[in-house]
Amino acid sequence: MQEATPAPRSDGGPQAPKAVSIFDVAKEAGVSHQTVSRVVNSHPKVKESTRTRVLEVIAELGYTPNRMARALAGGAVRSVTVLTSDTSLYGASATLKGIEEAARAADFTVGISVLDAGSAQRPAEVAARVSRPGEAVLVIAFDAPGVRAWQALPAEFPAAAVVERPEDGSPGDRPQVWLDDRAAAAQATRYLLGLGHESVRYVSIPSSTTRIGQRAEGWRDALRAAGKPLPEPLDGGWSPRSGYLAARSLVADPTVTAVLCGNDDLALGVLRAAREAGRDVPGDLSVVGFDDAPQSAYVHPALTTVRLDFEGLGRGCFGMLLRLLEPETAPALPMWGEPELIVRESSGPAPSLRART
Amino acid sequence: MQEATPAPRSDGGPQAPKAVSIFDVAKEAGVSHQTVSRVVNSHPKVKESTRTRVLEVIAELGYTPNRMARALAGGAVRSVTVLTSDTSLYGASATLKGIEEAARAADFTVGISVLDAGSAQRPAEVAARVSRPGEAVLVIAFDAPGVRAWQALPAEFPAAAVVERPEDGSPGDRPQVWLDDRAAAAQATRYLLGLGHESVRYVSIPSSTTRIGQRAEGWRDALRAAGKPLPEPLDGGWSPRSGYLAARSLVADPTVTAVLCGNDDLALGVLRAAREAGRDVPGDLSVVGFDDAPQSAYVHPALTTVRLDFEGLGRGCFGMLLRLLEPETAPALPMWGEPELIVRESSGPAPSLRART
DNA sequence: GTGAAAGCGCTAACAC
DNA sequence: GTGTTAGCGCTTTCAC
Repeated sequence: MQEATPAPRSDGGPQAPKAVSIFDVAKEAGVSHQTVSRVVNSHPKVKESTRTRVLEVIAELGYTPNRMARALAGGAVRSVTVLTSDTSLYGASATLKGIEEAARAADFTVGISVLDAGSAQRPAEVAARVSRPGEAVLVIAFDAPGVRAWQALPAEFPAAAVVERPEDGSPGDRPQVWLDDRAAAAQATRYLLGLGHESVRYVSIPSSTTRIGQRAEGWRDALRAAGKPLPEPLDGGWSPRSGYLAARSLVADPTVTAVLCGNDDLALGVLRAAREAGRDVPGDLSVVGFDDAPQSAYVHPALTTVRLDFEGLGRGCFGMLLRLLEPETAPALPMWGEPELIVRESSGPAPSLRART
Repeated sequence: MQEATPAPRSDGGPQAPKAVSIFDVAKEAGVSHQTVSRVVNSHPKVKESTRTRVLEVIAELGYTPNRMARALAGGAVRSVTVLTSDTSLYGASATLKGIEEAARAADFTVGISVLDAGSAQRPAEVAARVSRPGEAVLVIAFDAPGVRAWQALPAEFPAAAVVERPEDGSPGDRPQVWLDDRAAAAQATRYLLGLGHESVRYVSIPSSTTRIGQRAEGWRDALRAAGKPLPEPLDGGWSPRSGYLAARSLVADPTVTAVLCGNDDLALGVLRAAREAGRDVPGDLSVVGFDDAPQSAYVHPALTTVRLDFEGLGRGCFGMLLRLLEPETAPALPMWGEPELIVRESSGPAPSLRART
C-alpha cells in the first residue's frame, strides 16, 4: 500500500514502467472499473463513501486517465489543435499565449500546427493536421493562409477562429472573434489629422482577404471623413526589413509628414528609413504603429501605436469553442479589451504648425 | 466506388460523419485489415501488387489512420509535447518554430504546454501536462521553470531538451542540445575590451540554474583573462522594462562605458535608460545585446548583438528525439549555426580613445 | 447505485 | 506474403 509509484526500472533497457490503469484503481478500491470511470467523470449517481474511497486510491496510486483510450472509446477529448501562421509575429504569439492559458485552465491539451503560404488549402490537408477526426480546432486567421485554412476546415470539426474581420457568413455559423481594427485605424488617423497633418500615408501589412485589410479601411474612412484625397497604401509585408524597404521612397517625399503602419515591426523599418533620409521624427515626420509590442515603448523614438489585446482575444476565442463544446457547463465568455491609442514619442504636430509656433 | 468522401451530413445535428477506418479500406481492397496496416506502416513483406492496390483504395477513400487507436495499440505515437516558458520571448518562440518545423516534416503532431514560475516542479505535475504516458516530450529549458520541469520529468518519457548548458549528468543520459553562450559572451566582451573600454558591465537575464548564467560566465572569463576586476552583474529580468529599470543606476555612472546585455530586449531598456541619462550611444557608451531578434537591426541605434540560431537548435533538438525514438530510420542530425557577433551601431571605441583621436 | 459486456481503431504476436 | 486472434484503456450501453 505504500508502493505509491511503481519502482523505477532497475534493468538497463528503456522499459517504460507500465502506467497505472483504471483497473488497478478498481482492484485496489474494491469496486469495478466502471465505478472508477464514473467517479473520474463525476457522474452524479455514485455513493459518497464510494466516491471518496476511489478518490483516495486514485491519489495514492497517482492514476491519470489515458487520453488516447478515452478518446477512442468516444469520451470527451478535451484537446484543441490551433492552426496558425508564423508564431514569431507578436500578434500570433500573443494570441496563442491567451489560447494556451485558457485551454490549460479548462484542462485542455493544446496542439499547434504552423501554416505556410501554400499549405492547408484543401479540406483534406487541413484535416490531416488535426490528431483525430472530430477534434476541436482553433484557427488564428490574421493572414491569408489562416483564412484559407479556416474556410477549408471540414464541417465535422468543432471550431472557432480569430479573424481580421468576420466574413459574411462564409464558414457556416462558426464562432469567430475579432478586434475592431478598422475603428482603431480610423482613430489613429484622426489623431494624426488632428495634429495638423495635411494627409496620412499608410504602409500596410498583407491583408488576410482579397480585399484591402481592415486597418487600411479604417485609415481610408478617416481620410474620407476629413475630405482628404485617398493615396494608395504601400505594401509593407510583416517584418521590419520589408517595412524599411517599402518606406524608402515614401520618406524621400517631403510632403509626407505622417505615416500609419500596419504593425510595430513595419514602423521600426519606417523609422529607420526616415532617419537615413534625414527626416526627424517626430519633428519632421510622425510615425504610428499598430499592436503595441512589448518593445515598442522602449525603442527610440518610443512608438505611438494602437494597443491590441491579443491575449484577451485568444482567451475569448477558446471560450467560444468551449461554449460550443460544452454548452451546459461552459463559464461566461471572458471579455477582451478594446483597441487603444497609445501616444508616445514618434508622433507630433505637423511641421507646418511647428514652424508657426 | 465513386463515393470517395462520405456525403456531407444532411440532417441538422452536429453529427460527425463516421471516419473511414482500416476495415473499410480492407473490405474495399479485398484484403485483411492487417495487410492494410502493413502497407500503411510500410512493412517490407507485402507483395507489390497488393501494396499498390491498397494504396489506391486508401487514396480513393481518403483514409487517415487514427492516431489515438494507433497509440493505444502500442504503435508509434508520432507526437511530441513541448514544455516551454513564455512563448512571447524571442528565444523560446524561435526554438519552438524550429521544433514545429522539424516535427511536421517527420509527420509528428506537436503539443505545447506553457510553464510558469511555480508549475511543474514535481514529476506528477509534469506528467500531467503530457497527453499520455510514454509520449515523447521536448523541453525548452532556458530558464528555471524549464530546467525544473526537465529534471522532474519521469523516466518513462522519451525526451530531449534545449538547455542553457548541459547539467553534469543530472537527468540520466537524456539527449540535450545547447548553444555555446559562454564562448559567445566571452567573444562579445573581448570585442568590447578590444575597443579600448576599461571594463565591461553585464546586465543579466535570470539564470536557469542556481549558479550564475552561462552568458555571465563568459563575460567573466573574458574579463578575467584580460586581468580586469570582476564587477557584480546586474539582475535585469527578461523584458525591456525590467532592463530599463535595472540599468538606470548603471548608466548614471560615467566610468561605465560598455554594457553587455543578456538579451536584446534588455539592451533596448538599457539604451533608453542611457538616453535619459544623457549618455550618447555609441560615443559615450557601448551597448551589446544577445540573440539578434528580428527587430534589433532596425532599432536606433541598431544593436550590436550575438546572433543565435534558435530555429536550428529547435530542429536539432527534435532530431535528437527522433534518433532516440527511431534509431534505425532517423535521418542524420541537422546541424545548427554557431553564435556569431554582429557588429552594428550601438558599440564603438571607448570615449577615452575617441578623445585622443 | 453498481457491475458486466461490448467495442472504439489499431498493432502485436502468432498462425498458415 | 497474408489472415487470425488478442488485447491497448477507456466509455458506452444495458442489466441488476
